This record gives sequence, structure tokens and C-alpha cells, in this order.
Amino acid sequence: MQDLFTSFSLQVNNRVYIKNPESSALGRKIVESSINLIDEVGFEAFTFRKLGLEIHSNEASIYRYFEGKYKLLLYLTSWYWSWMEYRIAFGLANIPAPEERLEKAIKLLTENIELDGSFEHINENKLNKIVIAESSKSYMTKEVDQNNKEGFFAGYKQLVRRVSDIILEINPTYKYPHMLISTLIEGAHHQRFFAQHLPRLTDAVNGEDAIIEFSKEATFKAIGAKRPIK
Amino acid sequence: MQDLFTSFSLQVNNRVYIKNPESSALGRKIVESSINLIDEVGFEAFTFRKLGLEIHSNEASIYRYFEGKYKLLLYLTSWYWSWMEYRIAFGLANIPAPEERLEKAIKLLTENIELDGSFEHINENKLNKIVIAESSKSYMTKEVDQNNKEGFFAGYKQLVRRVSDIILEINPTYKYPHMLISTLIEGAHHQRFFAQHLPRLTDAVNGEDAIIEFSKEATFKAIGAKRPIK
DNA sequence: TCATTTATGATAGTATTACTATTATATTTG
DNA sequence: CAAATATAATAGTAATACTATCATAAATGA
Repeated sequence: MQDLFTSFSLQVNNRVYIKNPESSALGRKIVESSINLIDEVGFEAFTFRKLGLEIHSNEASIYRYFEGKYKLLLYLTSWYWSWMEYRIAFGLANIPAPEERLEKAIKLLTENIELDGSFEHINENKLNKIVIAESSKSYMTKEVDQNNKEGFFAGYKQLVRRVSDIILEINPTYKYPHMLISTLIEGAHHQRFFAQHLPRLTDAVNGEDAIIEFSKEATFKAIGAKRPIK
Repeated sequence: MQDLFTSFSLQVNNRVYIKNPESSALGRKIVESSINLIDEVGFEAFTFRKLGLEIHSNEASIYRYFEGKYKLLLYLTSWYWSWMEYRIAFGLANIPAPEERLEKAIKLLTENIELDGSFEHINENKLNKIVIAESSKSYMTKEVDQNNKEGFFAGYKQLVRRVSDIILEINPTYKYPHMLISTLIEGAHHQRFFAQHLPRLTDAVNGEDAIIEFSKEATFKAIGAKRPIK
């Protein structure tokens, strides 16, 4: 799997950046350090000036890659969804039963993400934490319609569609496949955040990953399908 | 119902404000206009200076009520959850069957909120839109643990607990009642936002409120209970 | 290889934000 | 009616979110 990934880079809508950060050492450094810095101080307190200091480069240089910190966040989240889609595409390859594919997809979408190491300049674990805590700030804005027109959320939509299609394969009459999947993705993210910070809003259970289990169970029951037996 | 409400004001943790905005005409004007202004320009672009101009008052005066705009947002969301709890408390009164109470609670939690008129200085419809689009910004912050210690999210937690208790009444063995309810509340909010701005992430269905229906159906199936017959 | 394009760095500057401080003027209350 | 309290007006500060300019370094291609 590692080798499959190192041979290509993930596609991100080229309108979220001014200059492709993949195209230079500085660009990759910007992405790498922005993940560390946002994870550390939070998106509110994150500034291009601080990032410049961190990487011993210049605020103005960073502005040549991204219009501002919201576009950088859009870049990071787009990259993440694109990565998720690859994880799912490879993870489900050669599994014929749609029930098994669905269960695996839910696991991939809702599990805790460990450092993967496939991409040198991206810490997947920290990026996951950023997506959990900050990604809604990339679309819950007054610019959402404009951004949507420009295709900034295409990766997320495509991912939701791909998994919805599995649901429809299992149960073609289920009326809310997109709702179910997008609720699940956002929901699992919220639950991971709540588990750490507002545990009263969750049900922490020892020994199993309650969030994955809850998600799988709720999905199969919602669409009226039997879970595959291990 | 209207009369019940006009006779009292809802409780909000007194540490989110410096001076209780309910205690003066200026305070109520601040709350009222902040709802209008945040709804109009979004939380990012909302500032106390602009709010001061709007109400023909002074930036410095507003700072005597709230430490900053994040605390004001916390005030608004706390008020909202407190209001929701009253809606549910009154809405479920005298309904003996827990299945019916659950269904009604889900409706109240996930439905679109119309202008209610019970509170002169609060536009419930706009406040609902603010909670949908901005409330995650009140807890997805680096200060969440501190804020949680101070009890700023007590109203939300209490609401989740109240509805979880109904689930446990119906099915005492269900393992994830809090997860289910908090996922549902956040999920329904997300879906309302998506329906307007990112419809590919939802399944818009004419003639019925798909979000309420999806939420009810998913909940009853998840806990393995039969929905009450109308 | 050297001229030219392109990328980066250094510095400075502007408008806005998120406040705090001070003083003056209303308004309320005892 | 005096004293306390609330509000208004103004000013000021440090940080943010940029933009502009110019110098220098690195890459490229004729």
C-alpha cells in the first residue's frame, strides 16, 4: 500500500491555491508546518506570520501559495477527502459482497487515524485531528456558495456519493443514503471530539472502539441490512 | 404555551457574561441585534464595533456585557439549548408512552424553527440558523476544556441526557443513547445547512421534511423499537 | 555559460480587529 | 437632591490580514 501511494500525489482543486504547494520544497514545508501549527494552536490563533517564523521563511512568501488561511484550510481538507477516497478505493478492492464493502468503508471513515507515513510532508494523524476540529470552519462560512461553485467541495461530495452507492447496491429503496453517510462522517468526527472534551455527550465504552461500532450498527439497521459475519 | 414563556426568562450560566444582558434595555438590544447581525454577516465578520454602530451605542458599552464575541456566541447557544429544553419539557408533558415522547422530542430537536414570538428580543428563526451555522465555533476551540469546566455546555449536556433517558426507558440495553442523540442533533443541523448550500450531501425529498423523517426512522431502528402509529 | 526568468527574502506600510483606559454625561436609587 | 451606577465619546495599543516594493538567490534554456 505504501508503495502505491508514494508513486503519485493526490489531486486537489487547483483553485484553492495560487501556486501548487506540491511543486516546491517551500510549498511542501508550508503544508507540513501548517498542519503542525494548526494542530498546536488551533485555527483561530494560526496566522501566516507565525507560520513564516516557524519555517524560517517569510509571510509574503506564504501568500504566494495561498490567498489566506481559509484557503489553506480548504487545501488541507480537500487533500484529506481525496486521501480518504483512495484509502477506500484500495481498501475495498476485490471485496465482492457490498455488505462487506460497506462495513469496511464505515470503518475507514470513522476510525481513529494513525500516522501512516505514506506522504513525507503530511502527518495524517494531525491532519485528521484538524479535519475533526476545524473542517466545518471551511464550509460554515458566508462564502460557501461561491466556494461550492468553484468546486472546492467536490472531493467530499464524491466520497459521500461513492459510499452512498454501496448502500443503494444493498438496498435500492433506501431513501436517505447521502444523508446517512454525511451524518455518519460528521457524526463520527464530532464523537471523537466529544469523547476527548465533552464526554457527557458520548458513551465511552472500554475495549472496543464505540464510535466505529455505533456507526456500523446504526448504518446497517437504518438501511435494513444484515451485517456480514466475521 | 406563549403565556407560559412570557412569564419567565431562561437561565444561562452567569459566567458567560459580565453583566446579565436581560437586566437592561441595552443588554436586550445587544442580544437582539447580535442575532440579526451574525445572521446577516456571519460570525467571522461580526464585530462589537459593527454591533455598536447598528444599535447606535458604543463598542466599549458592549464590552461591559460580554468579554468578547465568543462569549456572546456562547450566550446565544446556551440560551438556545435552554429554550430547547423548555420546548421539550412542555411538549412532552402528559404523553405517557415513551415511544411517543421520543418521536416528539426528535421532531422538536430536528425541525426547522419558525419565528415564535415568545421572547420579544429574540428571533428564534435566526437564532436557529446561527446555532446551525456557528455553534460548533463555540466549542471547537482550544478553550473547550476550560469552558467546559466552567459549565458553559451544561445546558446542551442536560438536553442530551434528557432525551437519552427516554431511549433507555424504551430500550434499557441500548449501548449508545448519548451518541445517538448528539449525533442526531448535530446531524440534523448539518443536514439543514447542506440542504441549502451543498445539496449533494443530502437527499432532498419534496412534500415531507426529509430531515425529521430520516432522524426519526434512524433513531427507532437503531434502538430496535417500533414507531408509534398515528 | 551567461542572460533571463522565476522564486524567495527582507522590509515597510495600511486598514481593520480586538481590545483597554479615561473622562464626561446621563440615569437611577436611596 | 446627593451619590452611585450606567452609558457615551474619544483615544490609544498590539495584533491581524493583508499588499507593495525592492533586493537577492536559484533555476532554466539558448
